[in-house]
Amino acid sequence: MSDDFRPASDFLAVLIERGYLHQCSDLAGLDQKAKSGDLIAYIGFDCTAASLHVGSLVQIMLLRWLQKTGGKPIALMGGGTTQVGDPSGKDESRKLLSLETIAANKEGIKRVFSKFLDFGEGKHDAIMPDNAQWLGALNYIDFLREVGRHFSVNRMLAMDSVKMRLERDQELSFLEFNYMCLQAYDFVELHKRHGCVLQMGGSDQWGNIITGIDLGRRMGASQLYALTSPLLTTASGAKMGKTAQGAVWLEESLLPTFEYWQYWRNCEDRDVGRFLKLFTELPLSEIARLEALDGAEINEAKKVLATEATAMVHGRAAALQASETARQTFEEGALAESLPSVDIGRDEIEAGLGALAAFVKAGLVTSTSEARRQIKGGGLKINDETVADERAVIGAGDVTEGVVKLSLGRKRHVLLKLI
RNA sequence: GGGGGAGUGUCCCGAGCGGCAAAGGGGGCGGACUGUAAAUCCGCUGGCUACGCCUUCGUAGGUUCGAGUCCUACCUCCCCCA
Repeated sequence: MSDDFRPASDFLAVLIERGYLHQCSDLAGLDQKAKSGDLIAYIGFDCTAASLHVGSLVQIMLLRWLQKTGGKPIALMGGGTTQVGDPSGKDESRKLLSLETIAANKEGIKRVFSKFLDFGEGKHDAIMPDNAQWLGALNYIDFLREVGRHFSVNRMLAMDSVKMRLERDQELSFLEFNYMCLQAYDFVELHKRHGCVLQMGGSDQWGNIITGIDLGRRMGASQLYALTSPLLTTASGAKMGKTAQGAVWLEESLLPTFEYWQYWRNCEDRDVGRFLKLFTELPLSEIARLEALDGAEINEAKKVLATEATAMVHGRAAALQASETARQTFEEGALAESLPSVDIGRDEIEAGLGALAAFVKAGLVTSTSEARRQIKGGGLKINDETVADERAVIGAGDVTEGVVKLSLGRKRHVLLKLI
């Protein structure tokens, strides 16, 4: 990647400045295209889950920036490819998803996208086609005649992703091998249907995207482009978007706003600057100021990161409330009303609810055994009092203003709300 | 088709003379220290109606007082020969 490349287009300028760019097939060519104002680009998303999580956020932001800088984003749903199963799932038995599930997942994903992109019929409006539209109608013989003959197995075998698998004697199924072809075909199809000339994706998608460009050339499409974003990990090497509790979902019903805010608030010092650039839209000058903060001061930057990132997904009002909840909880040690909560019957408390059961009910631990262990380790608190005895019982006397506060460690709190 | 090897705690990697809830890592969680950070140190890391009971070592049987460990068949993966 030439570091001295000076983009003329806003799109590439933003991508480069903010750290979204890993590789591009033709920076100068793409720059021109972007500058002309009618850049149409796509990223593919499979429909294997009911929503999207932070792991996809960089891709989502790429499309968002594309739209903000005058391009037209296409979020391609892999409704067709999802029907076949996840190819790279080396462990998980690839469960075949029913069409209803896929359709439901698509809806969930669309809900997420609607927060980041403007959809519609206009020139710069985002669209969300589904590759089931064309893959489903595909006939094997026709596909081989018209598309298959353009693929060079020699070339595909030489691709890093494939070569690695072969060298390591790892299974590479025919299906998986074909995924590349389908993905390449998607690209060409999107070019035909919508004039799409750029496919973006994570750096692991590079080979697949290039294969699409290649296919496009052989099938007479105009010049297509590839652009990838770096594969993100935290400063200590963990994958983005996964925590022990599960994925960091971009949907309130799957992950409460407060916890989403907390996810960003708890990032490592070394990640703050990078994340501010990637996951907020603050001006770079402001980010530069924030990331220059030293020592404990950096916490201010983390709060800004958390609030800005949360505002984009859940709205500013909810983000500010999460921020306020965190302030009350951590800085004042007060009982914040808006912590995540679990309803519980009044009679249950009045009869005396065992602490073990209560923590399981709150979802802070997964079993009573774990609750016992946590109590031994001093990790559980009721109303900020460490639970010393596993036989402790929560009674009416523990209720303040209709709630009992349960905590696991210093950071995870859940309110039992009496109903 | 013939010969050889492997599948272990449902996060991963990996030890395991017939007495095993099963060594050791990594990861994760909790505690201490901090700044809701990192690093470091300590503890925990099958379940339950819990001084006891139940379920775990690819699957199904068998031998044995007792099986992850021995035998048989099957499944899956790898290597060598054809």
